[in-house]
Amino acid sequence: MNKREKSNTLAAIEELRGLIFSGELPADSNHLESELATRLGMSRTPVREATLVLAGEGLLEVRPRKGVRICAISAREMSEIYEVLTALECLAARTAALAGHPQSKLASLEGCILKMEQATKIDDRVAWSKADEDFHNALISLGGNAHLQRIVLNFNDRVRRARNLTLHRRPLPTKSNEDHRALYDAILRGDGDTAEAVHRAHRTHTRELLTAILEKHGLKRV
Amino acid sequence: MNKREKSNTLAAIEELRGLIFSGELPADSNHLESELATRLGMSRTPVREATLVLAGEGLLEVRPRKGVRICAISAREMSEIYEVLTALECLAARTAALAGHPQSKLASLEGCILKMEQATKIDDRVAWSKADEDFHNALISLGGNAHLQRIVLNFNDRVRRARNLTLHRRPLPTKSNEDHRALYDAILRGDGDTAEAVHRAHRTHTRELLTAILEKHGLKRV
DNA sequence: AAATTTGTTAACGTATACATTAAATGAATG
DNA sequence: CATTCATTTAATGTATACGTTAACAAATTT
Repeated sequence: MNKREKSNTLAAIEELRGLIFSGELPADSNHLESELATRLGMSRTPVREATLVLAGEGLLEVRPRKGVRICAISAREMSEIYEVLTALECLAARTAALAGHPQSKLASLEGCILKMEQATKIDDRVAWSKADEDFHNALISLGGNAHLQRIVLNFNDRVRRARNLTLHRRPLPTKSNEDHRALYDAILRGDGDTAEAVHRAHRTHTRELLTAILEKHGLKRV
Repeated sequence: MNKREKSNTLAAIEELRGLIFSGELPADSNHLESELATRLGMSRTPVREATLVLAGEGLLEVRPRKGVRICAISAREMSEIYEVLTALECLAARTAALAGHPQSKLASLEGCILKMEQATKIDDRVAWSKADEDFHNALISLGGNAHLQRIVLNFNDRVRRARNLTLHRRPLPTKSNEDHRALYDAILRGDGDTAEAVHRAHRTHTRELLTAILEKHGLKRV
């Protein structure tokens, strides 16, 4: 068993990211480097390095002498980020379709669709959400643009908490499932225009839905 | 005179970025933390922090025990990055047009166009390049999506060296100037579809032009 | 000679000490 | 009372020491 130890810096990055996603470090909360260091059981140095990295990812801000602040998302920002995600995923959808992938290469997509449909039947929203994210990531992979992929992954991280919050307040995602299948069909047919159009409609709808939920529930900063 | 001192970490980030842009730290070159620290006249700590930040920006890679490597751009990557830039700037162009900005708000755009036209007349490519970048940044600003803006700025940084290399090997950018003016007109008219279409054609053309130049001159890693 | 092992070196990762400086507190002044 | 200024405090920014470990070289074995 090649049990390879990670450096504390990498561990701190992962741990802090996890604490942010889970809400244990809540949006807009502030934390001193020394607190975090104690919490993670290491010295300030690797924690400091981790906060720099996470600041670059937009998950927190380093505010000297006020502590590290966990970035909150407003409905406005959610909308902005979804706009970017829409533009990039639609590009990936078109590229994926035009690449002429054989059905075998699209197995991951179809697998996710099946999982989403299963999850919807029993209203398991957490499982649906997981499969949905996997689907979107698989789509981006098929697009084949590594730089695009990186941004999309990062932007998904930024809205992760907000999306989780809306997950149980949104209608059953049956419409989403239909959209995904339509996209899959378009990619399989090699129809780039349709793939892009279908996905744009899907993402735009989701954006409007989720921002409306945030606003309706008064979730100013999530 | 509020001469506010910057931290060494911030200074190191800026200095290293400058050294990378200028080519003093060439693409694919490797540098130990201690070397860089000596070079910048500070200890390893702030240099290390700076390299983490710049790694997040994709300007370099931290490779333990092999030194920090300056990221090189291949024609393929150039193309990928321009694809992303195209998607995002086209979105910004559409949004800017639909926002119905009065002519006064578009003064910065027009100023850049004039500068580009002037520079083209006397074949001052450096001045043209500067005005071109200003134009694109102004466009992104008008789009009003701060998250989108951040990515575009970063991606421009990543291709900066490559773009500078092609600057003197490309044809006179008279076509670009026409494109910019057509985009300006569309935004002024509030014509989102045209703004997006014009800019997509412009960016796509530029992408093909620049990647072709890189390949033609055998510039594998820039 | 090729491959494996061992030893050496030097770069990194981390803790820590300390200098620096922004913020907070309280005193002094108008 | 509000304001300014000095003082204190505590968190950060930086240098540095040192243990750890990957890379390289030398030595040994097959």
